[in-house]
Amino acid sequence: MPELPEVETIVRGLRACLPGRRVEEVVVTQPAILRTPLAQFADTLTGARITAVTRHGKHVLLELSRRSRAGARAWWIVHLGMTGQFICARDGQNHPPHTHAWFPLEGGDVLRYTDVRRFGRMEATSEGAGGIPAVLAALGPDPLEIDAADFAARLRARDARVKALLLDQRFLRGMGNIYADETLFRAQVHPAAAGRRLSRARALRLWAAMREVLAEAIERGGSSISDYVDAGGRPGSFQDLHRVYGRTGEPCVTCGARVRRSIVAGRGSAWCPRCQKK
DNA sequence: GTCGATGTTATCAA
DNA sequence: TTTGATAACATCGA
Repeated sequence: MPELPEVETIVRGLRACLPGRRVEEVVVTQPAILRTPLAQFADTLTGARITAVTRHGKHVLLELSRRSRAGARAWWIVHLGMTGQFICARDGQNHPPHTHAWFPLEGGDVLRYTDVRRFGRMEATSEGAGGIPAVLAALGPDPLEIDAADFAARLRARDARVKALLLDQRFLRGMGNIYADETLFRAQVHPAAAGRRLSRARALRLWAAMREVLAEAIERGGSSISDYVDAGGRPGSFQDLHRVYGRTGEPCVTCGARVRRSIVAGRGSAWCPRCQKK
């Protein structure tokens, strides 16, 4: 659920409420969500001021005022997994079920982390040589930043299926199952087509479709299928514009053929058998 | 009650 | 290097 557009929407919401605020307290009731030992995590965050909130792929990056002895900036990195919610709430007392951590802020609000399936993770770390924490170094380029020629060249250098590549965070950071399927449909590319088998023109079309889908989804505040809400607890509306995802068996909006669903690269994939040829 | 599916990634084996 | 299978978890619906 929280793919690039959802995380971007959450980050924009957090930016309206977090920068400049100090973390007064760290409460973690489910330490398994942490990649950093609890004591170290709490030490890093407690009393620190949040100076900036950014997105890196599907990760939320909170820059902290604190610095390590070596002078490196500290970061709080959050990945929401499949069902994670990161909400800036007024009510610091009544937490919904599956709330595993919360962070009272100076001035009264509480930043709250809720995650039904507990696939999400958070950690406290410090910047690497490039200014961004080393844990994020292995991720590929951002789908909204990579240029068309570069994308086409990288795609066509690979034997793997396009769907697998779009979902591979080392190939591109931020795409997930919904936006991969919606991108492939708009570009009229079969999810199981091999990267190398795509013409340059089709690879470029895929790039354009990807940007278009992501931009529209961000504009609509993301897709709310089951759990996703933004930093204010509000759902997005891009699910109303899905053309294949969640429409299995329904007529293709372009040609009327029944939308199919099959497993490609281990992931459920929805596609139109008539519009999306290999 | 059981089974299978659900948006995530990490890990292991071939 | 790449790929596929599996596990982590809770919920929902058949």
